[in-house]
Amino acid sequence: MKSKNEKFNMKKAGESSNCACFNLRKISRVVTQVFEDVFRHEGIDLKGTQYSLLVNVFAYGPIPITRLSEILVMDRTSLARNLKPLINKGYLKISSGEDKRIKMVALTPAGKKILSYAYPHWKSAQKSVVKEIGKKNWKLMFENINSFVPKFESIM
Amino acid sequence: MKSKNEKFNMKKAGESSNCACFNLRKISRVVTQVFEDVFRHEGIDLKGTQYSLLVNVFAYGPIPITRLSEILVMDRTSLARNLKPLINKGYLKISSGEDKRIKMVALTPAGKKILSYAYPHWKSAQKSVVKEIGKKNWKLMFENINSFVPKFESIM
DNA sequence: TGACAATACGTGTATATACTCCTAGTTATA
DNA sequence: TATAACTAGGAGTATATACACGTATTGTCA
Repeated sequence: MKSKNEKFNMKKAGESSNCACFNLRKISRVVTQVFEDVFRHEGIDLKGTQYSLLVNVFAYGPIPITRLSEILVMDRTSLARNLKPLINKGYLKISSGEDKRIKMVALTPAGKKILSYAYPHWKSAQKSVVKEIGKKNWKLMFENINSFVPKFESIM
Repeated sequence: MKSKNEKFNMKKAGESSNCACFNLRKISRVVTQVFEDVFRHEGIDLKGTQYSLLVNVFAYGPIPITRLSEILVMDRTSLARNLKPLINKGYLKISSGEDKRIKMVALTPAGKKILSYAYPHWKSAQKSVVKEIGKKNWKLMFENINSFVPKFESIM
């Protein structure tokens, strides 16, 4: 197996600047900032991802953590750790059922309240991002995203 | 200012499932996995984001940390911390210049070597992701991303 | 029913990311 | 030139994310 292993050069660097991983992470950073700036400015005690976590628990909860992690296409242990701050803030609660292994996540009244309060501001941030990207472009991106990621039942 | 603050409901939840922040982070997670699976499988000691960091240091280095963070559209302190593991692995080195405040980042020979070795595997991961999304779709997404994020000089 | 497999979850560790506050060095200006 | 303003960075803290490994509970089947 003659490993060519040619030298890295500017041509390969230019090609690499197209990297899907890097570019998607980059726009994620920027878009996350937009949402968090709005929340911060409005005094809403939520990060960008936390809003969506609450929305999904609203839609699916009470739901086992692992089941929710599948829906969110997120590592189980990542989700569990992401839930922590929301539990501490009193927006979510955990309960056990028959099967003592399972932890069910559910929205608290405070969680529902902050969702009601955050929603119009989320919408405003969403609108501003979609406007910037272009409504048509975002629609296509959204479709691409959700045909790429593993599919589970959707809220819609 | 009569705050309506209407109750959160399933309609608003469905609307929120369109969230640009959440969906972009979601595909970022999945795509990052694809790249890291390939690197892991090939025994390449790099995370998905680390490859792109090295590429950018190759292209721009030696470069001050803050300047690089602007190019990458990344918080200065985030970048500084992301560089740490790459410095520890010996792929990057830091040096000070005239202005003693400035830390210059540069690629080491080991850094260039791992880039040479990783490149074909990066390319393979990239190809598989682009194929899955669709070449045309990715091209459009890439354009959308880079017209959305703040612009700086590009490698290309 | 007892052993083993499968399931659900937690913890330790590591990287990725950003904000706030602090320090040191450099530049501008009174 | 003394001092104020600015610039580059670091450290503390917090969330986001995933992997490897370990524990407890439940299910299965000989």
